[in-house]
Amino acid sequence: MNFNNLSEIVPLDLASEIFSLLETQKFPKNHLLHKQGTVCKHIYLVQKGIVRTFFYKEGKDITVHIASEGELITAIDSVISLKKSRYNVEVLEASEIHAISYESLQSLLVKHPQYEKYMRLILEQLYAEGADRIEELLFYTAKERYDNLIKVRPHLINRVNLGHIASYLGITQETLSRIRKHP
Amino acid sequence: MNFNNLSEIVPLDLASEIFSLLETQKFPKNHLLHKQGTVCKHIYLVQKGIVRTFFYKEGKDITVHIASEGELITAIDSVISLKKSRYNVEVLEASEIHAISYESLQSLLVKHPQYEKYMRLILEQLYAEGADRIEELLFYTAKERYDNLIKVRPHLINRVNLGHIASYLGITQETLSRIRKHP
DNA sequence: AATAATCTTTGACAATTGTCAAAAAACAAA
DNA sequence: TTTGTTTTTTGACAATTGTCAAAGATTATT
Repeated sequence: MNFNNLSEIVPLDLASEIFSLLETQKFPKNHLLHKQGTVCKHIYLVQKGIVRTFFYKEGKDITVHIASEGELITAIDSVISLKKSRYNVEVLEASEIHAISYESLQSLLVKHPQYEKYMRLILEQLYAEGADRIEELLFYTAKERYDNLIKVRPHLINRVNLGHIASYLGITQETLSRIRKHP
Repeated sequence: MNFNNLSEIVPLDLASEIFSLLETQKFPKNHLLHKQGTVCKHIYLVQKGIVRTFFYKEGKDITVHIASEGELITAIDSVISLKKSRYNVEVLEASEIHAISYESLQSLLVKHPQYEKYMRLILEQLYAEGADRIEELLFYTAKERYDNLIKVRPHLINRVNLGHIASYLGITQETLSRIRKHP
């Protein structure tokens, strides 16, 4: 789901309310927007650049999610539940990021319940997208998943390290290197 | 997420409104609640029994989702988008199923916008659960995923065919048979 | 109980992917 | 440019998982 044009997704008055809640900031490459072990209070919208969530499994750096222009990203294991997060949220290239605190978003919805509907619609979309990724991971080979990534999000290929893309696809860097050698 | 006690999740008046929309019916083993290639108009809540969604990939029957008592299931690739579904929704044992048409749920929300909030909260939960499954599929071995299934949903083990559980975990039936032989 | 149908396990082997180590290539900083 | 750092590729080998076929075990039907 792409939020580049928020005002095409929600009514204008809601879009401008949301914009007033955004804190926009530039961050250098490798900056951590959120650190594991803490509760994540923000949702990030990428204006320019690329951001990923990752965590460590047995010492290995594993990418869970990648967001580029117009996409949302956060420590999803924390922001709703308020539990401590296992994830880090890292800026991969010099980026401009809109942050919105989840709390202020909730206050907005309390103040204007007529906006709840749009939040629900957005969540329905995101849920369906998540279901798609589950299906892809379960039932497609590493090569099929890589080919699909090239098709659906080609801009990521040359901007994100191979190692990050590999773990995002659920394979090792070496395997991905070999996959793309034999097209 | 478990909807056994709907009235603990949403206010009583909403719970009773929802109950009035439910069409409850018993179905025999192997009954198809929904057939692939058609648009899915209902969400199903399992009162008693087990239901799965599956599709065919290269002739093979692949289980995408399994729901037992208190859980929701539907053809998620269709019910929101209204596209034709790739999934079948099948009753695995004689079951009692509540069906709610997605349209009537939407009408309910139009009539009582104060309920939107609860729909959003439910979707947030479901979304976070989906993110968990993605992480599990990406970064855990077949054995870890099976051990986790035993821990989290032990009641499925002896009620669902090994082949269905295997494809739900993303592995073949033979591999799962071997995994559980060596604990 | 006997028979048929379905489900699960096993064996032999193939294909895919992972691991570790090192070389090559690309990128960044002085 | 030169040097140092990071990223990507490659090779050799190991581990995991898949495929196909057949045998057992279980469940359902007559």
